[in-house]
Amino acid sequence: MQNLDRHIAFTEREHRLISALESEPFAVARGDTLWHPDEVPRHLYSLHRGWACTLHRSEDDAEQVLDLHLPGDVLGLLDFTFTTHYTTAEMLTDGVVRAIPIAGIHRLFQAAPRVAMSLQAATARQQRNITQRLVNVLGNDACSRIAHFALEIHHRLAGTGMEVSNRFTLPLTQRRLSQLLGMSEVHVSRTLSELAERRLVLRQRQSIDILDFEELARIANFRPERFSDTLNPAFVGREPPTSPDL
Amino acid sequence: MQNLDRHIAFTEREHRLISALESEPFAVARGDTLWHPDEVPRHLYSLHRGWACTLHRSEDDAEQVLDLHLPGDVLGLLDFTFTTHYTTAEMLTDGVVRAIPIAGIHRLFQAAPRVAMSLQAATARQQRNITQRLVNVLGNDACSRIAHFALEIHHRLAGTGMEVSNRFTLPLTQRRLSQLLGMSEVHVSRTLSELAERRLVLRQRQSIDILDFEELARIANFRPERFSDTLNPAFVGREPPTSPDL
DNA sequence: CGTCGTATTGATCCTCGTCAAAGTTAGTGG
DNA sequence: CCACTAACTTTGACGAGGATCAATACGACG
Repeated sequence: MQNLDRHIAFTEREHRLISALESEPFAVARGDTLWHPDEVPRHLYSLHRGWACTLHRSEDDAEQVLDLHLPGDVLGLLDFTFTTHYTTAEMLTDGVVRAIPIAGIHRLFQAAPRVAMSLQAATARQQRNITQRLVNVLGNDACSRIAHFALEIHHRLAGTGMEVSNRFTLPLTQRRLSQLLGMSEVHVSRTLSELAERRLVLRQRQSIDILDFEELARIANFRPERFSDTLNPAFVGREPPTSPDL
Repeated sequence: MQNLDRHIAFTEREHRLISALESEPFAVARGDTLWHPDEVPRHLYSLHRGWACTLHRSEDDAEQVLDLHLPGDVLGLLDFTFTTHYTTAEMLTDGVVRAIPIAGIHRLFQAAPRVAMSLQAATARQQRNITQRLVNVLGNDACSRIAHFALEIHHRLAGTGMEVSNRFTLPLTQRRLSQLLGMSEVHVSRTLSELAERRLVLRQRQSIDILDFEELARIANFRPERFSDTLNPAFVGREPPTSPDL
């Protein structure tokens, strides 16, 4: 479960407990689903390579995209305590994942409290992404929504320590974008054109290019400082113990 | 922290560990805030009486309501692992709360794994409320949004084991409703009138009356079975131990 | 009884959804 | 390697849902 130790440095023992639980990495293809609605959650999935998204399908076949998942993310955190999945998880690209059986999680809670705290923290971080999107959708018009989204993804990518270029690949169709931001497919296209004309962001193919951070942040009401990802020291107990306890 | 043991029955010892942490109950007034954005989270709050909401204030003074909190809810679960609060928490009515210092939480994780699991479960449940709202806002028009919301709140109320009447009090102004559902204040009023005319829901003062469940559920795409609140048995490890381990 | 927060109603405008068609890219198989 | 198809994107025209502005009405409360 990479990325889990982003905030809390695990000991050797804690690492071993986790990897004992994980399956071997296996390949998944674009369009594959990791789970379906109403299924009983059996695994978390650690996303090693590729992008995924979680989405909601209503009975009239409308789909709403709830969150995007980048390499390094753990999928299923929001659902695994329930008897049934609420969402569908679908791969946006080919990728590689590992499965973590949920039946093993409660042992982690017992044997490795700091891993449990990491889970709690990771869950809250995914939660904040979704809350962010809710704020975006509740308060912004089409233009600002896309602006906000572009900055948000850029910020998340930067957080993984990958790259910080203004240009990055974004494996999303405009349909998916529209389902993510609550607007029609057509209007996404129009708005993207407008943003390109205003020299704010440029999108082509599967990539996106942020041209004017300042202006985008202004119209989107985006304050990156509000996205500070760091752990509450009070939660981890002042000084997080970094010395191994094995 | 009432409501935490809704899914996992605590032992005597676990109960004692929790109440050792909690402050005495104290009164709060309508309009009081429990925390502000950018503050360092220091407490969770267990809501004994009254309603609250968490909301986001953008710099242009626009507000988006993120979630409602009913008596029994624990507030702050979504923020407490971060260094800064993202939201504001505001009392919608007078009420009574208890504070739980976050500095004590990591001891709970160490000493009482099953309490930690409860926290994880409770966090996920609040998460699902918000995800629900996101789906609602992304996919529905004004009418369906309000329909969905009415059913959602009814469902949550019923879940607390309080009442199951079709009529219940809802301490929300139309302004707050509009901020919750992403529509203008004026349009909330209009839509409520329309719903009343169609004999679907009736709202007056601080109360709401659901007239036609079937039809509401239809236009709102609301499936209560999707809201099953029960714990994943795999997560708690098959048979949740109910015998005390003190 | 006046004042302030809240709710209703009407008129107008505009953002955005819908429908439809054409243009583009990617993927497939011969 | 090219033709064929399906998926995706762009563009236009039109209309509807909902925002905005403004005025009025309705409480609640001091």
